[in-house]
Amino acid sequence: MSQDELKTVEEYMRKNGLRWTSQRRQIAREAFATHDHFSADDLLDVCKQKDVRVSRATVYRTLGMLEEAGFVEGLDTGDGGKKYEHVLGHEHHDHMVCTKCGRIIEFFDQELERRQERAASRHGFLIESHSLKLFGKCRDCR
Amino acid sequence: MSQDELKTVEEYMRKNGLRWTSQRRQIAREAFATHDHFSADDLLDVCKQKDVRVSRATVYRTLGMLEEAGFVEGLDTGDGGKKYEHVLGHEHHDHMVCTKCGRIIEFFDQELERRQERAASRHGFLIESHSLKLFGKCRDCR
DNA sequence: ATTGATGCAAAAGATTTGCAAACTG
DNA sequence: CAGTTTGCAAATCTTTTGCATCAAT
Repeated sequence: MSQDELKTVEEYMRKNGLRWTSQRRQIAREAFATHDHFSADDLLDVCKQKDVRVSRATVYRTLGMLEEAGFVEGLDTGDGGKKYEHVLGHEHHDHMVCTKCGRIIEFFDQELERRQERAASRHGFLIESHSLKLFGKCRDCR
Repeated sequence: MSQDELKTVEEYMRKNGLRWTSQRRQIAREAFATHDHFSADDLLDVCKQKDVRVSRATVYRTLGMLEEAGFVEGLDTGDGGKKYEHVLGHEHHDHMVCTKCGRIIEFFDQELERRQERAASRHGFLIESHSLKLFGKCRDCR
């Protein structure tokens, strides 16, 4: 279950003088419930279906907050949209996005990470985050 | 100069039954003139400053066209915007984006490319394009 | 002449923001 | 209670579109 994760978020909020409101709890709960990639609006829809009433603005605000705190990670889908995925219990990974069916495949390669760090330091650049996406056709669509 | 490049674009247009209009020429000319990354609106501004009259819509349409044809490449800046850079005579490279001053630094690492290919094939994924961006602080802003 | 291209302004899509009202600590 | 948050709707920002007019072939 996501009880522990929710506790962690609550703790974070409280420690930072942020309030643990019912909306924030609901949003965090949903964010951890899906093991999929979701947009702010996707999450809003799920809330509506469950008769949980939160405003669109709050979803955006809270998701932004959770992202900043590192509980979720946002990735631009390249079509002007943004998708989130929760991070707790996940190792860092990159993404392959199928340009036909929209499927998102996660992958990780330690050497990739290392080379990025190395490239950055060559330019005196300090990496805060990175985004590596491979666009193309997944096994089923190629 | 960019005469050859313009010729190449003109040729491409004609071969594809597209018309070589003064607007398209101007836009292509500007796109090749800057060796920087520019947004559609940046390019529009330059045109205005030079008293070259083109509409915003045409800039967007033409840039999209040039991108599809492979003359320019677009990259999402992560803040909802999109920047272009011309491609002719450029080798492929990735980007570091300074989150403070917006500066874009180009870099390339052959090994990075290889590992991406390898990761893709492990998942039966066929790469059509990729996007690797490092977000952080550049030398001057860190 | 045809048919594609342009410009304008309105539309769209995603996200943000101002502000009064509601709620948390 | 004081100070945050919320919800709403209006505002942004960037890009796209419909359509009448204009221009390239």
